[in-house]
Amino acid sequence: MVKKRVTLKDIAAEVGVHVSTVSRALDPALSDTLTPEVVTKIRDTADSLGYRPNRIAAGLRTNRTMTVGVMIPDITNVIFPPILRGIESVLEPLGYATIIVNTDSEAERENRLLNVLRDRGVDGIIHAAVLLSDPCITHAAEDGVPVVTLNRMVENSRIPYVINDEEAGVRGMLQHLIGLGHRRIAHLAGPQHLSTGQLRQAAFRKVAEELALDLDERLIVEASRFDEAEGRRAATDLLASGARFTAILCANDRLALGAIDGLAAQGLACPADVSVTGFNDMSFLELIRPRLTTVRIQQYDAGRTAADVLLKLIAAETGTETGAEAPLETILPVELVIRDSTARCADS
Amino acid sequence: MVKKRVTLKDIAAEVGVHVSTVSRALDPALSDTLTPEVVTKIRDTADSLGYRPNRIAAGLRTNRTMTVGVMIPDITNVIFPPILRGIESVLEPLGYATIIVNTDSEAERENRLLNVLRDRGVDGIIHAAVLLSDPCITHAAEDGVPVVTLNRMVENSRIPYVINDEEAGVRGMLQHLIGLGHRRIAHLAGPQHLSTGQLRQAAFRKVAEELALDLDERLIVEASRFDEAEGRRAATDLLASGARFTAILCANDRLALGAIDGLAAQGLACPADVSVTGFNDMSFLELIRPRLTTVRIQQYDAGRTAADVLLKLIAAETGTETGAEAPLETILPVELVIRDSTARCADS
DNA sequence: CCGCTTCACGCAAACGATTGCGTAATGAGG
DNA sequence: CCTCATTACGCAATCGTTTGCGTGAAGCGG
Repeated sequence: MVKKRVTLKDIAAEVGVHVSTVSRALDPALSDTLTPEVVTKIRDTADSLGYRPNRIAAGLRTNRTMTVGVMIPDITNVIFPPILRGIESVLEPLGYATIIVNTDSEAERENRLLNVLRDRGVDGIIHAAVLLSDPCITHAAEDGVPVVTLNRMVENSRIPYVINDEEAGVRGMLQHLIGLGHRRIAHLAGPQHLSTGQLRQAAFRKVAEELALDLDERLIVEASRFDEAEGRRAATDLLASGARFTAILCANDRLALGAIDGLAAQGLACPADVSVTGFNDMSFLELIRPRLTTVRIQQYDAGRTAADVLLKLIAAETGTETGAEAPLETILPVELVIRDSTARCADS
Repeated sequence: MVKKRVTLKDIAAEVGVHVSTVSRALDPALSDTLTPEVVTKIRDTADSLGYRPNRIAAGLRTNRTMTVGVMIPDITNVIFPPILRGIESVLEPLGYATIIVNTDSEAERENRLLNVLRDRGVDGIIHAAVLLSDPCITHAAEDGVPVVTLNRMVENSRIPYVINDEEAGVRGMLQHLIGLGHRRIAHLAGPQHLSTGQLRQAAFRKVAEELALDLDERLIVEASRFDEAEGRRAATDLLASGARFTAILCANDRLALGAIDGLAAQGLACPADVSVTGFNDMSFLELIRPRLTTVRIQQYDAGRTAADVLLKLIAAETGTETGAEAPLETILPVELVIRDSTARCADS
């Protein structure tokens, strides 16, 4: 039933040469040490027999599997699929396969899945975490496995990271709101144990001061999750605090959608009464009314870039000195997307 | 720099036994052929040294890699991530890793990626295609690679498939609409080269006849893609045809959203003037107004089921006769989700 | 005390590809 | 005609595990 795979030995027997000769003939880098006739003869019979190299066997010998691991919190989170396609767009044409694992942001799972990847001898790992603390990936890096992190950095390590320019996004958004006459701007922050939640709040505080906004502590509320329910809850709390505001800069799109809902429940319309902004520009956002003004994160490009960096690390690891060193830090630009959820401040 | 991995040989040297003994001690199925003391001694030093089995080497010997391939058209299509989590929920606890590839529904890519999977010796493949015709996966199946298809079946083959009960979904939806007094119901069909597009249209025709609806050919229009723009276009065409209708059953959610938009552009409100229904119940749907009445496909369960079937195939392949034969056909139930886009027929 | 079985472990050959090294054969130069 | 370099390929070890088979020792019954 199970057809046996064609191996180098089969080709060698067919052509009448040694398997090592076949191996060399099939390797473009080595085939020029052989007689051209032999090479063509071998190659012809190779694909007439339908030969496919066994990467398992090659991997055992060479310690390279042409497989990389990608660790993400949860593939059903809409921000990750574009990242994965970006990674794939770089790696797949080079013959790499990617093993994707979902950590659910649980340390125990992360450890287990890291082993799943290492046991399979992946050539490198792209780690798109959201938690601020997860030490186990550093172990892998210390053991010599090429690692790149995405969306966050590991402090005090030499692990290259690719992040988005969150601060530029916050700045652009605040400038946009100020341009519309808003002065009292609230921040609906994300969970502070997540890197984006923390980074964006820090950026908000910094830029708000820079731009000389009235920074009232009551205007900063934290959500405990990045979802609509928490957005609604936080917006309601914000109103209950009694602090005046005419706009809310939310740490992500889902919080913003929930906030708009919460405001509506209290009789406040967006954008007529309050302007609300999101972050990420997730898919399907343009179908939801009011169409959200947000900061577009280039997820696809982030994936591409992370893959590029990883390739450089792998090249360095294998001694293939290409000259191009892997950059420790890559900060990707973000883009302001102005839609319908922001309007001129009614109070001004 | 690169820390050498601990191998069986290292453990053997440490304990003072042969590597084969170590191999057996570490295999729960074989460890009872050894002296208990030796087994514990070996296991203790194994994890004191931090031993991790090299699956590459084991795979070369055993032809099992504990890795499965998953082929999908496009991970950024929101229906696939839940499927993948479903697959993972079954396979990951058993120690399997999954290599996910995106075919973009291109035959050439599919062929290439199939080789990527086979070269890495995957133990099985789950193939979640949408195209009606893609022969290359059958080659793999014929070569003895366990294959399960999801969302579609390959005719005239022994390849097990897992599909959703599209017909029950269409029937439930039509009965719902009829219950609301609708009689002239249009069908906005999906692309007919895609399995769901074709299956749902066939079901619509069959059930409409069953339920004695006025089946006007002008009431069936086909979209060339599953997106909002085509939904809008098709709805506009439907109106232009002059055929009367009070409801539209759409072949998927995105078409329905586009259709509602197209109707609105012509001054027709949903559900006041026309009821519109979707299919799939994709994520974020409940955030879009009007909240769409739709048929929920259990994507997660579909993934789980496909993985279960694949495991049975793999068990059969390896001679591990567990008694449970892999079913050729699995039809999963669907669920009617009634929201706000359907209302009592105004004409009745 | 001998011969048998049983037990517990070692030996070595796979698995398929890669690669350093060895070595025939060829050619050229003196 | 001999020497030596070069070319073109073969030999065999290697990667880490698995596994059929062999074997020494222990145990046991007669």
